[in-house]
Amino acid sequence: MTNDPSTCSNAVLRQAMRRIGQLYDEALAPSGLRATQHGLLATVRKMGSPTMRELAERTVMDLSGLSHTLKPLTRDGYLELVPDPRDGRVRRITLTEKGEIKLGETAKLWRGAQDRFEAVFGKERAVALRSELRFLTSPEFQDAFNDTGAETRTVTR
Amino acid sequence: MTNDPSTCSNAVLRQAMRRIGQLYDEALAPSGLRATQHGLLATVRKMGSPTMRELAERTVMDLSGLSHTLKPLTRDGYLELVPDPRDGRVRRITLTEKGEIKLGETAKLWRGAQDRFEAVFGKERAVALRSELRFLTSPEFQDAFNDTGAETRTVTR
DNA sequence: CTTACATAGGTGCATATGCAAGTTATTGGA
DNA sequence: TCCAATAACTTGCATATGCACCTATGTAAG
Repeated sequence: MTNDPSTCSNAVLRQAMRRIGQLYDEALAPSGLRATQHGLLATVRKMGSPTMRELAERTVMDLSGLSHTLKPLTRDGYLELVPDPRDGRVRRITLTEKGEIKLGETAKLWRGAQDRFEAVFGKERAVALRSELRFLTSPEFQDAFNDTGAETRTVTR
Repeated sequence: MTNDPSTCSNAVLRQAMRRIGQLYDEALAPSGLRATQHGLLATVRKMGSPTMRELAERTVMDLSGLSHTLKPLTRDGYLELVPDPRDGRVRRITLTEKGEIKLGETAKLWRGAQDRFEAVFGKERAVALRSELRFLTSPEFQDAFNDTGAETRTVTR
């Protein structure tokens, strides 16, 4: 079968994401945060006070998707959207004190999952895998993908 | 920063999934199917008439999640849930004729995305990546992950 | 200034998924 | 035969996300 779904890069990626997501979610469960939420808070902390767009780009998310996803986090007081005084259109995302405290709580939990991941999968191997995955999210890859065989497709974007 | 979110295996996996999902979705758009839906239909065809549980395991999905995800596909007539005469609890998922026709339609589209993926990423490299991702979904990995450092955590499952 | 356009976000709608609970059908004993 | 433990689903609720569309704001031309 040339169209064997078991060779579909997208399907395999999704399956791995489901499993790993489950494992990280389970590890973070005691904190009440999902792995995705923890990732967002940690990324905001690292970036300072990014705008919606900046955070969306960094996380490879759709701007509107991010808008939805942030709702539970702002509702629970971990993040706040502050209007930028320079540009009335911009909202800067800031980590609240409650958010920082929560991140302090999750540090050990996340670290535990991360360490177990590397212990089981292998440190070097994990680094290599993340490197490959990061390449997939690079604009070079996206552009090359969209250009390849473009003649036979309708040009988008 | 030891807790740099850019090194989170889960986060990086999710980001890659979003991007690749977007690319495959775009490629399949003319058919009206999402990449996930196409994957499900193709998997059902390959498996014959799997039960919910069998399909859930194969796709690394939660049984209830699968139940939800199948709704649009049964609603649109691509799949049908047939009660198993042997066991009243079981529902066998069958691809309808409409589903087969649709899969015929998507064959070229999916193939195009898959080929472009391998052309850009590299055939060998793609095979290797999928192999690594498949390992992450294996029960061996899951068990090892859950056992590692289990002493310090509440035993689950 | 005023208009045309580009930017940053927000909303509605729809799919994708997982967990906790509830329902129904099986099955392994006592 | 009847019950307790299981197994296979379904449903309600909540988060995760993307697309199309709408609004407000900023900006470059005229």
